[in-house]
Amino acid sequence: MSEFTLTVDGTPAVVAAGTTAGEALKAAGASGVAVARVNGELRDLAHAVADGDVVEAVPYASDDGRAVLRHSCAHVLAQAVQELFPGTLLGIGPPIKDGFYYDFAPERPFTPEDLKALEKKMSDIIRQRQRFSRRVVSEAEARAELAHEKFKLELIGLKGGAGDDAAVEVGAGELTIYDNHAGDELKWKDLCRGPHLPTTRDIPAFTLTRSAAAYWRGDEKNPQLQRIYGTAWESKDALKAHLHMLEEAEKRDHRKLGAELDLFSFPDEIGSGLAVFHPKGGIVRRVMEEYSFQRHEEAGYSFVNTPHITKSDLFMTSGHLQWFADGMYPPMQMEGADYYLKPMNCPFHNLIYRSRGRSYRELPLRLFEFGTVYRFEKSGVVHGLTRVRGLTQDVAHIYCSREQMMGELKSVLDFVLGLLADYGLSDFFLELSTRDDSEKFIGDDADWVEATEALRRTAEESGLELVPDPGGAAFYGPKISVQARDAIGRTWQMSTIQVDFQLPPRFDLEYQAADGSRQRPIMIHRVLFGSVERFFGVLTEHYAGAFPAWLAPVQVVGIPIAEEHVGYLEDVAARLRAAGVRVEVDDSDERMQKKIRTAQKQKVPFMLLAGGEDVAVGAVSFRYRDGSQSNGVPVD
RNA sequence: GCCGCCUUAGCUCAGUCGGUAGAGCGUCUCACUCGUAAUGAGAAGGUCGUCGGUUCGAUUCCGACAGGCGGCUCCA
Repeated sequence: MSEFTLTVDGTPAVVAAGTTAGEALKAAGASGVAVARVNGELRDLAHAVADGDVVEAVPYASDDGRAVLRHSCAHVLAQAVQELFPGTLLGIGPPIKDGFYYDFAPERPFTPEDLKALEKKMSDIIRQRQRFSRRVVSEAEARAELAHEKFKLELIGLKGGAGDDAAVEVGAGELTIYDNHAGDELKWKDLCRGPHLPTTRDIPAFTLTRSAAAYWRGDEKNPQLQRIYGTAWESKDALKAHLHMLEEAEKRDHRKLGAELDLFSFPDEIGSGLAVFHPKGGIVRRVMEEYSFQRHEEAGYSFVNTPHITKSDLFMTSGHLQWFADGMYPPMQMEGADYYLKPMNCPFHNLIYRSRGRSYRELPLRLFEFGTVYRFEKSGVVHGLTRVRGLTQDVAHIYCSREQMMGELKSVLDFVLGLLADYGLSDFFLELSTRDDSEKFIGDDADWVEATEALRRTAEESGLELVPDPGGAAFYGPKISVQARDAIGRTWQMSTIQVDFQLPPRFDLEYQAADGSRQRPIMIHRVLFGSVERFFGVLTEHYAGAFPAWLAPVQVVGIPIAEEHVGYLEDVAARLRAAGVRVEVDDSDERMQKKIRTAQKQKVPFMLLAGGEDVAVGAVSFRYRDGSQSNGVPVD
């Protein structure tokens, strides 16, 4: 056959036999193409098409296009490393969100100077316009060619499909090696399933970002390799925009803002991961909690309080001691008993439920507490307020009948989404964490299926995007987690909702049904912020330290007012003055601005109240270390 | 916990090839009333993370510990 009939970007086309996907797309007028999708599979542009193929252009500026670009850039990095540091063994080098990495086993860890030198070498390789060419090999050939690369050999053994990042090297299909040619000269090769850009010159913009250690294939029992991270983009502008976003994120870092705005600190004397909130941070925190309390009260929750320590029996019953002893502070012995700091609140609430006989008339019973727990997080994982050793969960446990479960799940999800939106986070997606076949999960399959399906239905009915998370469930049940995007598009895990069929029987929880029979309640676990501390950090980053007026410290309050509220405001002003806050009432914009400047300069707690349609603006000088400054707080 | 890096004035950092230290910003004082954060002059402020070792002598070398940063692993 001398001609093939294709569908190219949705349009029928006839091409000569032997035409490549790239040529077909070019003939169809496509530009900015990184790679082709042929019959649904990503292929090199050099892939020869066959009769009847459906060929689509995948532009650089797409998720798939960037992934291929980054993967190709990872190859260039690996080649540069092996040229600059001969003998360095290769691990894997996949694209990741916003970039790529490549793992190596070098003689010594990489230094920042090494990264500079590697960037230069990579630029050389890119300028050489080396072709990426795909070559199918047998397993024996691959083993012979890569005999010195022990990690690659291990990957070849995974042929048939590696489940992790290693899938970029060996897929489920045939084994392939990508050769890099400059002219006729073979420069480098790597075991890889591809696809790749046509040549190294097709990498428009890249940079290396950092190096760090990583366990081979992500298992801490394996040796550590040295990983180099980098990023690559479809244009210099896109790279610049990305680097700008990273700078923006750095400016918003709650650890930095927390110190600069005098919100909280982590005194060495107390220990890693244990925060103290200062007066200004205390105000924000109190307002956060008060608003949550108010909304919970309106939504029919009962407030409870439970102690911070308990005898070991409680966590034996719950199972936490078996699963999480490593993560708990060691026990204190008193009068022959072992007392533990609580790492979880659930078992305490179960005891409240069990404190007397329960009737179906009481269900659903919704218990809520800001419960402070302590977890011995490993020293390398504590991170600002987002991963701490002492944290306050805003945790609710809902005890209900099977019939009530769906209704409760729906209302709980609506409740948390609405409340998070009130705090300013309103761009969500959901994650459904389910069990896999590992040993860490307890309970009957049937219970898990029922719980998982209930959560899945709830999530689907919300209409939000739902991302699966196999194996991510808690040991006692599956969960939905609410992921919220912040002001610069980063996602944070906020609320979680779990359905639990396991703890009620462990604690022998019951209620008497209408027909007089004894029934097990279903337990729904829910945290809203995750922890108050973490949410505090997230909001600090979301607002870049410029909290909205209703959450802000008195030093930065601002209140929109109308004419008829003047009397009320004079009362407020009087109380603020009594509290030592300087307050001036003024309705002239020019003078207001001047006073704000003065307040900033003097760092005086300051508040201006304006009449009419005007807005009161508080002022404090937020100065960043790089010299930039945010002037007071914008108030709607 | 693992790998690497780091810990010097309130902040950001320089420095001492071992003889107890500097800058900028900030703070305070005085002058100016002017500057759309950043006017001039002056001053205060550090037992160089902690403990131990080597040394005549350590902030500088070595070790341990604590704390921090970037990752990995983990995250009920």
